[in-house]
Amino acid sequence: MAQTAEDTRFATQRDRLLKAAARCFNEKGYSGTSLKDVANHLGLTDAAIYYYVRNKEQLVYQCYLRAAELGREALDRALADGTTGFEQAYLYIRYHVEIMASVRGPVAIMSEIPSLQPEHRNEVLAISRRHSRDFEAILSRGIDDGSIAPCDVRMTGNAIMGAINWIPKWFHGDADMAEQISRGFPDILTRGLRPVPQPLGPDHS
Amino acid sequence: MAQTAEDTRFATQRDRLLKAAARCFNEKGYSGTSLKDVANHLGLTDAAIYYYVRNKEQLVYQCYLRAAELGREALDRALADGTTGFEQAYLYIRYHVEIMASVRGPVAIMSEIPSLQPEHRNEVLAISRRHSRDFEAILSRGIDDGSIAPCDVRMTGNAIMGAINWIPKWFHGDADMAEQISRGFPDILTRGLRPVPQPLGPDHS
DNA sequence: CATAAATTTTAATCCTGATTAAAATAATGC
DNA sequence: GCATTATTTTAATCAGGATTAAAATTTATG
Repeated sequence: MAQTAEDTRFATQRDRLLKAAARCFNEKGYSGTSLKDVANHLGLTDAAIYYYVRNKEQLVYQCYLRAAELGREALDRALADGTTGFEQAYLYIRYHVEIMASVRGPVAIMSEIPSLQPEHRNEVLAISRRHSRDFEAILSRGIDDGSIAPCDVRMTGNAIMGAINWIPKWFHGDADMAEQISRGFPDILTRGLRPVPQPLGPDHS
Repeated sequence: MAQTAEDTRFATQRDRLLKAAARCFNEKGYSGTSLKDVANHLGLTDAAIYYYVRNKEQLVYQCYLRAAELGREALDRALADGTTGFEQAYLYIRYHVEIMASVRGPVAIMSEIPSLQPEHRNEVLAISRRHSRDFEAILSRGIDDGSIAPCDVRMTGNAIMGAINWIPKWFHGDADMAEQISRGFPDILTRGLRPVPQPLGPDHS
């Protein structure tokens, strides 16, 4: 109970901190960003950061947890909202892209994993792997239910995730552009999944 | 003339150096890798590196130039070998993936751009942009000649390049696996480009 | 072999940036 | 307004890592 109270009390600043850190890490990489960099974004001094986190590593770590949380949410929503495997894959991509392209989204520094200390790294890797497997499961389901063409789910999953994870590298636009991307991207990444030579005519499913 | 002689004389060690540096940068990022790291891979001392390059920044810079060179080659080969836009896109992806997945390939640290000093950064960005545009041109050509379905070439290009550029993040396997990827990936990334309901079967061109 | 050039190492230097402790300031409950 | 807690700053420490200069070693070449 004190937990919740504390969390809400910290929430705003800590949130800003994580978001600022995430942006910096995305732009300059872990070792490339100094705590002073991050602090400047908040109008603070580097030392102030230590009030919120134990050290720099905790900063990325927390970013990852936050990102994982959002990724998980996207996945769950997709599973809930879609019926066929294809739909679920589509929705997952859409939700995920929305997060990645969103200017206010917290993070997507799926690089930087080597910067984590062993325990955290393993944890994050585990989460990430589970996440990948879940997505691959969606693909498999789609293959089974006929909504997705047979393919190497592992490799296909990597391709799609790569395209998504790369977004922050080239997208620095505004909300409008983000909107555009989250509408266009899922179609692009998904068009190749369709079960092949389907006559275009009336689709009796 | 002395130029050529010198180049060949330096070639081997310098090559090893760049390759080692590239691998490190890929794994740990620019600021994350120390010159000692790189030197260790060569059985050298950190100071020895300065015999080959002026400073650390030159190291990434050279890696980029090398990568750009290879990318350009892939593009040129694809343009030469393919006839339709689709074929050219397919081949480009294939050649590029081969480079990325190749254990001996020098590099793909398309991240790390912020680490470059302004002039070099602009140069590399210019090259990169030109490269993107060339690839998009291939897509456009494919749309024109009917071998590729109409699409937002900019966004599609980004998606494909992202998937490719992300490869080093998840692939750490051996040559066999690399072979497998460079065979499988182009199909995956390319399937979505086909002008709609096209039988997939053996492509008799 | 002897000399010059090429290559690498040793041993500083020097700076950046993380981290810490103590002090200062702001906010809050009473 | 006072005491306590939350938040931030100042100032200092400290280590790692880039860079350099000089020395040592290896290699080529006459």
